[in-house]
Amino acid sequence: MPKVTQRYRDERRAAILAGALECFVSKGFQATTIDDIVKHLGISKGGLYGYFSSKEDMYIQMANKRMDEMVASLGAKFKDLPHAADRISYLFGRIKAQPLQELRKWMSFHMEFMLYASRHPELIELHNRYMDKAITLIGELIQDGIQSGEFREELDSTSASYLFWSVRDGLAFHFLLDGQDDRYAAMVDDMEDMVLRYLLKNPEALPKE
Amino acid sequence: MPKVTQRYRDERRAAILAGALECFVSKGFQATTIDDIVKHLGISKGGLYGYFSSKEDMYIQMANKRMDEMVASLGAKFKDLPHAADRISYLFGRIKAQPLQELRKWMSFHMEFMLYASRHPELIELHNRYMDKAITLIGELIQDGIQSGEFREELDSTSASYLFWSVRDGLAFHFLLDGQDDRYAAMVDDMEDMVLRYLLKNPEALPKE
Amino acid sequence: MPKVTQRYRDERRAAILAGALECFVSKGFQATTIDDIVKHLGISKGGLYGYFSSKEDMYIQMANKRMDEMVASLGAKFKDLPHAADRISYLFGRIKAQPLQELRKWMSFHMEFMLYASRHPELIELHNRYMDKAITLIGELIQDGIQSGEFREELDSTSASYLFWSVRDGLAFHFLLDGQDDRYAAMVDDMEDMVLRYLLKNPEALPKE
Amino acid sequence: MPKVTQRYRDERRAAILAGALECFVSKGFQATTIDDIVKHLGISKGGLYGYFSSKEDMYIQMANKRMDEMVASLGAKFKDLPHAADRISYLFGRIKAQPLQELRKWMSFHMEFMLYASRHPELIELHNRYMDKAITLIGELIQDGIQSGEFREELDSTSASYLFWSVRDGLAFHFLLDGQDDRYAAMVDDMEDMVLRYLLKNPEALPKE
DNA sequence: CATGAATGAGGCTTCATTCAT
DNA sequence: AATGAATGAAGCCTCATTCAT
Repeated sequence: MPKVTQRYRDERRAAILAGALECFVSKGFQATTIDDIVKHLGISKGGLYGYFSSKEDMYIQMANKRMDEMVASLGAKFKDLPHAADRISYLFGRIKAQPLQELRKWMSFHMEFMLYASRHPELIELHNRYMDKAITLIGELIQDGIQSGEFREELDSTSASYLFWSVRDGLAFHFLLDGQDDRYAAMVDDMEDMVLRYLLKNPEALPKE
Repeated sequence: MPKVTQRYRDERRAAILAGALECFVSKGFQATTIDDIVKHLGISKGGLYGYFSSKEDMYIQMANKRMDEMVASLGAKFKDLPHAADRISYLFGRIKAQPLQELRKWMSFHMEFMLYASRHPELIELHNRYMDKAITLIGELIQDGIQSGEFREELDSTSASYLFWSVRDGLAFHFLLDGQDDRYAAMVDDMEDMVLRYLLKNPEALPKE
Repeated sequence: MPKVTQRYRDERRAAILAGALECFVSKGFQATTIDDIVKHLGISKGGLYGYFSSKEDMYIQMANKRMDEMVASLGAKFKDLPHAADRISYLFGRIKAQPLQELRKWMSFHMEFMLYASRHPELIELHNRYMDKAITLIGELIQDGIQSGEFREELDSTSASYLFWSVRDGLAFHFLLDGQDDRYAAMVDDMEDMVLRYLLKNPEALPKE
Repeated sequence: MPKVTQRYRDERRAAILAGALECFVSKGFQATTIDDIVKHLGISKGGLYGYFSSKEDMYIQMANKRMDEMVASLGAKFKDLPHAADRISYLFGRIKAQPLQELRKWMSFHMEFMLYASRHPELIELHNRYMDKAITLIGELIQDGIQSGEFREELDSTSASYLFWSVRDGLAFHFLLDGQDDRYAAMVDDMEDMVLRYLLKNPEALPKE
């Protein structure tokens, strides 16, 4: 017997999700307790359970949302950048611009979710569905680059896209723990250099740094 | 059965570690309980604590051991491979040869350790100590390659080494959840290609696949 | 049954404290387990921890309460007794009136608390704060007695107050184990005699018993 | 089939007891673990259990021994002091001379044993047997003082002896936790003053401090 | 709907004691 | 006799979830 509008419920659910996300991101999923979340939001436990059936449920809805947003945001940006190489550079610029503290928090959220998903088969599919979107996004970018003659013809766009994400995640992964924050920007540059050497038809044209 | 030899203790400790690893690897560190471990090993809880001071201690000793072994094994192998490029190829061959199921287990262990460490500052140092060894190992390899004229002179060996590990972990990371196991070998080949293009002075010499 | 009044919580806390006290008093603090307490009260472990953060916390709140009550009760009574010597006599009367079985329980609780506190520095301050109240209470009584000419002028009121409490506790201490209950009343009388001889300006006026 | 002499066993037992006493005194009975004791002594757990049937057994034998020694030591000293008042002063001097840190340790050992005994009826008798010795020792002292005319004739020597011990223990008891170590000597003096005023026939002769 | 007190299974760790060597 | 590894019953505390108000 719902006595509130659907819209009210949706907004409330989104607000709870946002607050919980902050908790998960800063303390980790397992380490965050329901008490942490309700305290952070200033709501009651019962209230929370009115919107989510379990802690895990919150987690899944949250991961869903976050992945949607990431893909949407990149897709939108690419419309403004006609050249494939510029898009790649934009991606690395975006990576470089992210404060390391933020990156670490998101990285750990990301990792913990993958870990969690790896033990919950029903989540693997969910994850892969989103991964596909990300692969496709970059895959199309590379395909464009090949067609425009910027990138090497031998490239398999899907593989290369996969490689791109791996490289990006691998770097973030290492900086999760590494304290050498001052090297981060240079590492991203080197990584961009490596990726472009792999993609470009004429890597000799790259600046020698 | 006291007054045992040091060797007995060492073996026992290793056996416990091995059993615990199986548990950690199949359920995850946080999800594995002490009860799980002792039941799996058929020993008593008190017995376990005679060898390890805490669950975390087991984790640390395990990570220590694994990293030691990895560095030692690679170091030994490199003695038989004079050329830097061959060593790189050997590394990728090794990566490719690893059964994905195994890789996933190790990866999840590795990830969970990093995640866990990222919330426990005292562990970061431990991790970095081992990471340094790994970075140095590959860094020297690259340095050798530069001196022998195989690799580009502009390379910073440390950065490049860092990049290598990031790339490797990034790939493993993605295959943690991805079900496209049949693409794994090809992906490793592409990754090798990318890395060699970045390192080699004359990447044109690379086979076009 | 949430959203209860503050009064409900206060009463519940008091009830738990009372039940726990019964356990502590009959088995001792360290020997009493949380299970003992919750079984005795018929509540759940989690419920208990909703009111107290630890077993030690229960102990502290209990000691706080008891000391508060004692000081308040004495303070109130003293208003009715203008003469310092009468107040001293009232104190001893109160001591004498206490059933030995009760005294023993309280004494063991008191002793175990001090023992426990002596190994936990953060508790010493708590204890001293309350001890100060007790010392001040009797110290003022003695000061009054000096000013009214009842007590000797050379007395240091604080020292004398300290002495009073020591003497009282020392006696209780001995009767903790001693089985000679029939001598208790006479011992308290002797003790009163001793204390008054020490305090009074004209102890010759004391009845020879 | 004992293969060692009885004397060897006795000495070893005494040595273990001495080491265990140090542990009990510095950490308390309950807080001291068998591991603490064997580590402190450099012996094995099995070795310890060859001499004592349990931790409690050690405790009892130890308390026995300590009480014997205390009574014996006072008895011996009194032979050198003919005057009753001097003996009392000697007692207080001894109390005053004891470093507070030492006193605290012994006091907590003493208290913990009493507490422990109060829950173990078979130990109460043991304790009382020793208490009797202590009461008798001081009781005779007071009796001597009465007969020599130093002390008041109305005194009941047993009660007064009891009072003496109560007073001494009460003071030690309070200093167990109190941090005002600088007041200790003065407090002992005041206590001596109080006790002598109670005992002496002519307390006016006491120095006014 | 919202509240938050209550539940209780389950986690980690300790430690007196035993017993094979 | 001496050793110390092994045992396992407790102990304290946490926390996702429920449900009466």
